[in-house]
Amino acid sequence: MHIDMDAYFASVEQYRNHPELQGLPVCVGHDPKGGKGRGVVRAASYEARNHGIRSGMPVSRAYRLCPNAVFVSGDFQSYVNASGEFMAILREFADEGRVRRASIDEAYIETTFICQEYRHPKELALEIQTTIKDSTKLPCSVGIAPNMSVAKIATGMNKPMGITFVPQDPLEVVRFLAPLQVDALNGVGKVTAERLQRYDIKTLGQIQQMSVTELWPIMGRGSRWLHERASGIDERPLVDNGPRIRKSISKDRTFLEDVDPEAVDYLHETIFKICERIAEKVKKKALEYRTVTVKLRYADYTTIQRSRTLPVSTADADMLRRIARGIFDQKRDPERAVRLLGVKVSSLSDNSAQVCLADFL
DNA sequence: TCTGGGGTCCTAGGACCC
DNA sequence: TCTGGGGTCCTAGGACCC
Repeated sequence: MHIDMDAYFASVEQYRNHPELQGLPVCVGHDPKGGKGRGVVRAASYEARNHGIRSGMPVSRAYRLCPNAVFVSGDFQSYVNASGEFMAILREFADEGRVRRASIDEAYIETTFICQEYRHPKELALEIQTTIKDSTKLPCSVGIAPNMSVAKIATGMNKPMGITFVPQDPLEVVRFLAPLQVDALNGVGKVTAERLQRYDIKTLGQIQQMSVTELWPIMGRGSRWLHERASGIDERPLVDNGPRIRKSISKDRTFLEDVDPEAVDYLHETIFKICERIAEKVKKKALEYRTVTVKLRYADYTTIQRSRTLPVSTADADMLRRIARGIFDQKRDPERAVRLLGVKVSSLSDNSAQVCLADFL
């Protein structure tokens, strides 16, 4: 089963943080600033979706579609907390140790054994859905299928508070997938969909009809993968993915208006502020970084990233500032206005062992 | 319509080493 | 003088996801 929370951030706001927002069009995301804001909508309640608002849409457009919508910036920690609550519920229903968290608001669970206690898998799905709703107040949808890839697609077919069942029979699976657009597959995005479109391939059914060899000139090494997934084949075992190991920490800032390249002091100041936030987080998580990356987006939206790797790991905040500024000064185009500045640290390592040792000594 | 912010994973080339 | 094969690390870019 694949479980996906419905309109997640918006639902947490409506059903947990601000019950007075129930029934209203709610957008979680950046401040639209009267239509001038530059961010996007991170989640839209179903009432907001009725106005045509979608997540990922620029807030300026969302504002035009529905100026009366309630725009909230959101409270990420409360989403993390709610996530922990429903993941714990999933753990109770899944086969022993078979919960795979896919993101803050979705997970896969293996239910092959537990399902034997029910007349139909849909009964179990309904019980999970009801338990989550009663206990966390949040709506979710469930997809049931023979593997993760198909289950995820199934979940999206029937939202919100839906349950979609795809039978085990491979012929049924193929029939279920055949009419769907190629980008229904997790892993096929805009670029791949357009590439396939150039060969007049639009549906998964068309891919099912081809051989891997025929697909090769279009997709190269990705041909086998695409052919299998389009045919409903996904042999990945559903295993618990354990605690999340963070590989990088980054922060970006898009300016309300593009910044003149002459305003170097202001740009430096922004980098410093971003570095400070990152250094705080690094320290809080007892991590050390070795690679620093600076991201620059110019007014025409072209984006570059330049990085530098240190010989040894450190958590030093001043070092981070100096390196980030150094990369910026060296690599930026001093002629072009800046739309976004970002800093990322990676090659992270845990320094808790050292902390423990220091405590011990 | 005008494009965020947080990530992960993959590829490919070059430097360098044995 | 012309030149191997394998491996690792670093950098940059890009696709993709929520």
